[in-house]
Amino acid sequence: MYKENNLSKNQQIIFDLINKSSEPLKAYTILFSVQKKGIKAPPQVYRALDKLVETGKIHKIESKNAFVACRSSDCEISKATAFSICESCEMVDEISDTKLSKYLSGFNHKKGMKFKRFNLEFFGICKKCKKD
Amino acid sequence: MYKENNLSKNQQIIFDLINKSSEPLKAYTILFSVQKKGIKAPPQVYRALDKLVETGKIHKIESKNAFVACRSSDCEISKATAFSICESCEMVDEISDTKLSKYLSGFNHKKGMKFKRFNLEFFGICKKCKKD
DNA sequence: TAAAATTTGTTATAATATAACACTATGTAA
DNA sequence: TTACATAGTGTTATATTATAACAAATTTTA
Repeated sequence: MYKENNLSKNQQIIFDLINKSSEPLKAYTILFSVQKKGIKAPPQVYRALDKLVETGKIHKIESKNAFVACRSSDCEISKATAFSICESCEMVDEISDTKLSKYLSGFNHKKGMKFKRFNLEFFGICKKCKKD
Repeated sequence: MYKENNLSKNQQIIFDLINKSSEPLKAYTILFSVQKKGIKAPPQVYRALDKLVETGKIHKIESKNAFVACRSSDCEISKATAFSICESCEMVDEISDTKLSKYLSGFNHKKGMKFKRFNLEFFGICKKCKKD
């Protein structure tokens, strides 16, 4: 039943839902949406989410406790993520900017810490909301 | 009783606690610590935390749901925050790097969004933990 | 000193996330 | 192909994080 090298049943259901969504989804929103598909309890959702984050298929927007599908082909397993977040409509956009990514990946702390990963969240008002 | 332009009683108690701490503190850890001082319920803690974040006296580490005192003199009211986080010992260090801060403050999204604020979290293993 | 804004105290509850256990499915390698 | 390890599932209960809503007191402002 499992597809080699691929997603399990619950992972696929939950990934599909997030992937189709135009906005970040929260764990319990996901739970309610997939109950008809047999996923009934929080741990089932959180386990799938954990795995999907781990493999870089989705990202967690930490400031919102919500999840988006990865849109960037070159974000190697979630090691370097950046998002733009509209504080009005809550829209989230993944930023794929090679220069930014390289700049930050090369950034290391003075105190001798070598970074393995970063997450960057920008906040503002998006174009669409500015017009209203 | 309130000091003009300054912190209220609960805000001061909670700020002092966070400021003295060498590690990020969580809301309920704070709550338990200040119960002897008369702060008994979650809303009292969260309200003080909200205000302290708003005024830039503390920052929230989003990936940990925890709070640290601001150590940076030039982080203008939390508009530009960056942290280094050790995944082993959980230590958090605020990064004050003028170049980094300028670089990111000037970064704007291609899709016409002008950013007002950002938060950057770096993850790795700190010097101390590497030795163990 | 009256009105506005902020802070406090309180109870209840909402929202987010994990522990622990029993079981099933899949991959791998003798 | 059997048996072992690894990963995934289902389930109940509970832990953790955060807010709503309301009444009252304090401080600031004009």
